[in-house]
Amino acid sequence: MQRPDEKKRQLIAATAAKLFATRPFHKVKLDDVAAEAGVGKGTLYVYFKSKEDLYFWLIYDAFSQVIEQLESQLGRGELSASQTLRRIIAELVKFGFDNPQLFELMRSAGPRIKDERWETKRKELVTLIEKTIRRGNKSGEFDDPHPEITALCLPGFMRSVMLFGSRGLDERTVVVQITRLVERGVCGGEGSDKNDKRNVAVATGRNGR
Amino acid sequence: MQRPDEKKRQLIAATAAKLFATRPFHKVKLDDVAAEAGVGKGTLYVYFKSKEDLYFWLIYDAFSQVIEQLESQLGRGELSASQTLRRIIAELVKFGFDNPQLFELMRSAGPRIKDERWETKRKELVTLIEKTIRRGNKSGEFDDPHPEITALCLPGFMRSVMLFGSRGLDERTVVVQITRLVERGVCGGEGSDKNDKRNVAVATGRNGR
DNA sequence: TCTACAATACTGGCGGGTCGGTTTTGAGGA
DNA sequence: TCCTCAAAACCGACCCGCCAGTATTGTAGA
Repeated sequence: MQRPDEKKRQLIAATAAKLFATRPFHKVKLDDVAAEAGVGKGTLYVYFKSKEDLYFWLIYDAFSQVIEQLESQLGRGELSASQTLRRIIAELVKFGFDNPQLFELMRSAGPRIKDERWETKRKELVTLIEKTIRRGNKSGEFDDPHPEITALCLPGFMRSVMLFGSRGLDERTVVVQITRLVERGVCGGEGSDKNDKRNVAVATGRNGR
Repeated sequence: MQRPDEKKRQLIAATAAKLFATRPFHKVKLDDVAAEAGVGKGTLYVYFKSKEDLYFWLIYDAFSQVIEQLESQLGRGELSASQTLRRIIAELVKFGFDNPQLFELMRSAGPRIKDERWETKRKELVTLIEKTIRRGNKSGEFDDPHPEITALCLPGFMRSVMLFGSRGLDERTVVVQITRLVERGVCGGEGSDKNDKRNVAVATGRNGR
């Protein structure tokens, strides 16, 4: 009896990922995916139940991988919040560099392709970051008044750099810079809040549009 | 068909924006846009040459608006780099809050909807930020080794917050927090580079995947 | 009456999904 | 080791609904 071939599934997935990263969802033809992967169109439906299912699997898989990777890295020993945050950043950047098309891929389809499993995974990641910052706040390493916003921003960094950064950027540089941005934002100290508020008020206080 | 009614054009655009923000490009039917806008389908083609053209115009217009708004705000008087940066952030966040669907809208279609005009506008914005940081570096206000990366990240912040931030977030809070993140990242001072590099190395130096 | 536009009918092709025929695989018997 | 057979993968031509884009008609206002 012929068995489903995991290699083939991966081949199809990889091919689809490449195409979805190149053009928007609605311009990717399953005929093309099949042709490019060197399989029959019908075979696609052996491994995936629909075009959307295929696309979703791609993203979901990537997310699961990062999170799994992160958790295995962090769960190992007991790290300080600061060290943990650095690990997270390094790991995320590494993952991005290892999967350079991932962020293009995520742009292929738009909002609300149903399913919340995707959203769940995303939140998992953000929460992981947020908790780390909160831990740092408690331990005195950090003093971030809005861990939830900062946590939200970190993946945004990644995205920006991976999507729009010049090709010349190397991984180390990116890690250092993002670490710098986040860590300083997160730490307490200079740049008093009073000062912040005054200046921000100046910048904000204008006529509404 | 003769006199192009700008009001109607705006009406169509606004309606389309609403729909594109709700579901992916390929699930938005022009019949729906026409119906919802209360115009005939044919009329759409008076104002836009195709579905893609319509979508494209939406994004392009928004970008042009932000940039124009920014430049008018900044060109006025002579501001320090620091003040300028704060203005930029405040302005961007304001724009985001004024156009809450913008970021969802930008997700509707994916990469490479041809045309580079879009990309040009985006770069214009990033360059504006980058130049401000460089100016601050020169004047001694800032000391950012990678203005190009930081500049890239700022819009990424925006996106993250607008797309995924909880509804409860208010504009002021977001401005303050983003300002905090960026400004601290950008300033020189504590958190010596030596220290950074050592710790980052610790976080990075692991087995490759 | 004439203009402009909403409404709506129409068409063409495009692409997601299917289905029946074909090939591959591996288990079990000798 | 080899043969047999059935289950399931594989294929790709085809089907069919959908929708962008166009042409036609009806109507309200001037």
